[in-house]
Amino acid sequence: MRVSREQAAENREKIITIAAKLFREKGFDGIGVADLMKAAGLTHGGFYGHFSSKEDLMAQACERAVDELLQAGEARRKESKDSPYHAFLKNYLSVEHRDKPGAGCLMAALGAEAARQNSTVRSAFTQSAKRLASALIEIIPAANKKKARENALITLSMLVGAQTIARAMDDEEVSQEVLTLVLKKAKEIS
Amino acid sequence: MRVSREQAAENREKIITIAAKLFREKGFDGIGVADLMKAAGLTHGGFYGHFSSKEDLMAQACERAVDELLQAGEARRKESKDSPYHAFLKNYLSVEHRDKPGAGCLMAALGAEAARQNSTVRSAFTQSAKRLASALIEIIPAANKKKARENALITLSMLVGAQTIARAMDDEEVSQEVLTLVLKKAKEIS
DNA sequence: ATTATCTATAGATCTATAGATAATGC
DNA sequence: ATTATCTATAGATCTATAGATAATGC
Repeated sequence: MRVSREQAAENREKIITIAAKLFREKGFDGIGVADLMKAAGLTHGGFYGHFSSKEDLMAQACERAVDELLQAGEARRKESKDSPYHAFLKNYLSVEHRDKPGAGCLMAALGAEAARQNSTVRSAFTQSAKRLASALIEIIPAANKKKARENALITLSMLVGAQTIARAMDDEEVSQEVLTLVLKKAKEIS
Repeated sequence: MRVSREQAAENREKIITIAAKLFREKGFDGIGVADLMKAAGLTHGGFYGHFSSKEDLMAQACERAVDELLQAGEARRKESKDSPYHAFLKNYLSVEHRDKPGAGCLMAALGAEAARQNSTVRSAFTQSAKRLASALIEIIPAANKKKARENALITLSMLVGAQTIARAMDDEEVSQEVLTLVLKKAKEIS
């Protein structure tokens, strides 16, 4: 039953990666430790050898989610013909992003729930959110650094809200209308 | 033990009102039927005489939350010296609103979770969200009806995202920075 | 010998229901 | 007699832990 240290480290990484996906899809409360471990191909009881608590994993999954987002942004930057910023906007406000929260923005998927968590989780979430914001500040077009930060925080608010609303609405037409309108306005701002 | 029909109707209203508050504070999954009933001064078992399921209550609580928000907006409109729209913006982006989600915007508090609920809840949530959007469209300054709708949906996205981020952040300075920046930008837009 | 993982379970939830109780409203 | 509410509980979760198992790594 026991596996090598190397394999154990891989298992641990897999649990975090799976959690980063499933927490964003189902919410922190929407998936249990047993189901997470099952999705990782392991059993429930093994979890506590890797993490001290579910909240410990929640904190690490927030960091992992942002790692993935920044990496995906990097990859997009190399392939896309658009400017990095316009490629980012188009991707963020796409129907694909709306329908795949498990691979999408941490704040849009878990922001409201994060606000209700303990300090460990909130702290990890805040740090991760800051990394996302910093990445946006670096690619956003602006006259100076102050303006870049201001426009980035404003635009980020607009994007997070747009996906929150687009995902919640049962009405496909209005949902897409919000994404389209916000894309146009975000381009105007920067 | 039994109460009058009138009292029973009042109890039912009280359950919905309490639920509208506690769901926004703790999330749909963050409060159970037993605790909701306790907060209403009733016992667990009595719940199912009033509602067919917790989801039935969740749907009704969404409508109730918006009823309250529209009523509060109406009251503010009469008292405030500012224009209705500017009073709305100032209130929405206040630290008070951030720290009192139980009396605040339905979409900012429950939007992400609503996206994961069954069709009954999503449908009620969508209808309620549309009522909120319509109310904003009516007070927003714009050249014509089309522009009013566009600006309202864009502004709403910005506001919902700003509160989501402000609430999630552990960093009071950044949290207030987001609220302040978005207030300034929202005023510019309309 | 150490340790990563497993099985099994404790103890605390959760939603929902069954049946008892007692006051209302015919 | 009807019915709003109560007590009690079924059955399904959930997090976390204890102790067994068996392969790794000294």
